[in-house]
Amino acid sequence: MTATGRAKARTTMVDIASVCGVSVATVSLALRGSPLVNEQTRERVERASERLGYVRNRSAANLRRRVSTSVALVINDLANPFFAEFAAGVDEALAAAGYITLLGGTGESPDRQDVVIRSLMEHSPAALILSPAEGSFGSNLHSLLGYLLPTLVSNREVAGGDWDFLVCDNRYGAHLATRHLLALGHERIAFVGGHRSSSSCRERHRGYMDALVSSCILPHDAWVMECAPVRDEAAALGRQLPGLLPDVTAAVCYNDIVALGLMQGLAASGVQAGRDFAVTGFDDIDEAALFSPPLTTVSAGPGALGRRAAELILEQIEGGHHREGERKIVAPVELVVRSSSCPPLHGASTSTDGARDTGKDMKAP
Amino acid sequence: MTATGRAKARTTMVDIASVCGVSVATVSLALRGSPLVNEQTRERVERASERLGYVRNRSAANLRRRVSTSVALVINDLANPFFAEFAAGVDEALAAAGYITLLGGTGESPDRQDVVIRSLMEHSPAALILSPAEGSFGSNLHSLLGYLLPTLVSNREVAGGDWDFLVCDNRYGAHLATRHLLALGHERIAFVGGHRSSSSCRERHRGYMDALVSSCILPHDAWVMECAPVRDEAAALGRQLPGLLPDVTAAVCYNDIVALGLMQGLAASGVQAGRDFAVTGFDDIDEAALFSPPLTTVSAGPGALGRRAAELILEQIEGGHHREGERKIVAPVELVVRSSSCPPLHGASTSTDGARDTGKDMKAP
DNA sequence: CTGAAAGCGCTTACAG
DNA sequence: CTGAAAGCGCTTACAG
Repeated sequence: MTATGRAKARTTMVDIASVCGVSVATVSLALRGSPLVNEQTRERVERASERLGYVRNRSAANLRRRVSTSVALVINDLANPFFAEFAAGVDEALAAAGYITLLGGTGESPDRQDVVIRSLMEHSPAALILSPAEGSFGSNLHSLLGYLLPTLVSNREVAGGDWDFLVCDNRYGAHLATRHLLALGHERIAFVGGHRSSSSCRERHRGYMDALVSSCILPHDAWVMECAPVRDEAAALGRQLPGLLPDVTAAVCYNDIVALGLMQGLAASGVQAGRDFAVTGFDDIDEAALFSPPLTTVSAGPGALGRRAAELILEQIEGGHHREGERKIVAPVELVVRSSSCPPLHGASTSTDGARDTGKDMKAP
Repeated sequence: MTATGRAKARTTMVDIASVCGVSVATVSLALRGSPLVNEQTRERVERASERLGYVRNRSAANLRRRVSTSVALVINDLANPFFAEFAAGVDEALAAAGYITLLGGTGESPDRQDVVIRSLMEHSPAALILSPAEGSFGSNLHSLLGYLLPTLVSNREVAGGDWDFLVCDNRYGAHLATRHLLALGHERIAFVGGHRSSSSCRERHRGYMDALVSSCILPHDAWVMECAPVRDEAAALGRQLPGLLPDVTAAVCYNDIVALGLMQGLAASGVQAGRDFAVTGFDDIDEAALFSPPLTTVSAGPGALGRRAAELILEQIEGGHHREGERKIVAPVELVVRSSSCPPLHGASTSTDGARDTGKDMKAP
């Protein structure tokens, strides 16, 4: 843990001032385009600045002005396409607003998250966007963050946290997916993957229940199969599923990773998703469209979600960060229909409540 | 383009000093654990610091010390899993060395890249790691960067650039992939995807040629099919390939994205990769293992490559950045054999020069 | 229109 | 062992 990046001697305003025979105050004013300074002086200064390859030192400027032009972005798992696209969206929107992104990856470790946040805080970000590591605790984070820093938690809830929280509409999304399967004639539908301890999983499970109940189907307890949202575990469930639940014909999965893993596992048991079995995902990661069969899924769009997160935090920064207590911002989701992963139940009607399958990907609200 | 993140009044050393009845100089010394300061004074200062929730202001400290503890990381496409994993690797290694990552995504646009680099430079990074947007020009970048900033270009060469350059061993990697197919009995092997304008593509193509020639196979010009390294275009080639090159039985692809797209396209033409046709990729993105069939590919490991990039740049920072002219650092690659995408040619021997297929993923040097 | 001075939060010789 | 002072590069009232 050393860090001694020695900065080279850069051109400063003093250099420009001495070259132009003016004061640094004038240089500063000229470079910001202040109307106070004489047109010709400004031009002289600008040319000298250009010629000397001057780069403004924002740290010094921000220190003096007592402002910050950076936002800390802490991401639990950058190798996961969902979070990577989310981060790209955040960065894009921040850059457009003139802010810079201070990145911190935590690799899903709450301990590393503490270290990373502590380190980022020392660089005086104007705000923090946190996609928390699994197992993060609010009390712990509070002691790091204090109440001064505008903070937005995204994607996952933090137990015991009271920060603004951005999530996509998990309940409604799962509802959409389940209704889609119901419309295809399926009635025995499993809910696969995720853990009860995860808030997003609970919400999605509720959406699934909502849809079944409103179709007068009594959900069977055994239809819910928990597992960590990683491929291998989902694949393991896929291998077991045909044996355990032979009459189930479809599955609403916690997310795309689980759905993809499940389909692999099913295949290993001789059940071909998209022909013998219907599967839906959640997130619409790039792999969802690419997989064979392409996966019908639910999404707010990770990139769009990231941009939204940045907008929310920018509002809070510009607005002076009045805490009015925790807010929950729900981003709308849509069903992304790729018929291949969801065959209709044999002999059933294929009407899918309005979502026609054009053979290409299509989105239904 | 506004950025006015107003910093809240944070605790400073002045606050601690006044609480403890000592000078700020003493507080500074105490907090850095200087042996000069009295044990009890140090403890008092530390307790006060803790109690007041003090967070060191690195910008101020770095300004005074004339050092930087950040590194700029400019990435052409964060939504692409390869670059996302690369970025995660960079961030991880930088964090371990006490540096922070200033992230800038360019979305593959040289114009945005200019803006992003300019913005990052103002935050005084100790160095720059650049995975350049396609179409970047050295001359252009030089005018932004000057010669002061330690810079490492990674993944793709910049035309007219003379910075240190990190790449995986493209030529040898393609050689490995091609030899693998040859060993499976294939002789008519296409090279699919990428553009001649890309240095990595040219290198991989050379490795492919090397292998063919050393097996005394005369490569046919028509076997080389160019396309942008995106799924759709590769899929389009896949649809055409069986018609255009009916006797070709295998393809070495520019990268995984191309390979996956190609396999989709082939499937649309009734050719099933892994049964009727053999395909190899390059990069080993996560999707490669997940795809059906799992893809045999070549990789230096995007995460490992990122960590290596960070190490190289850290050396340069700590070492005082003596430019000894451009260096090219070649990261070793290995063949990742997943038999499913590469069936042996009908009736051929299945010996794959030493790489046994255990049914699970395995790596051959 | 321009300059001298103070100050952002910190660190570092230099006295004591 | 501790403090007063100077200074990193910039901006901002305040005089002139």
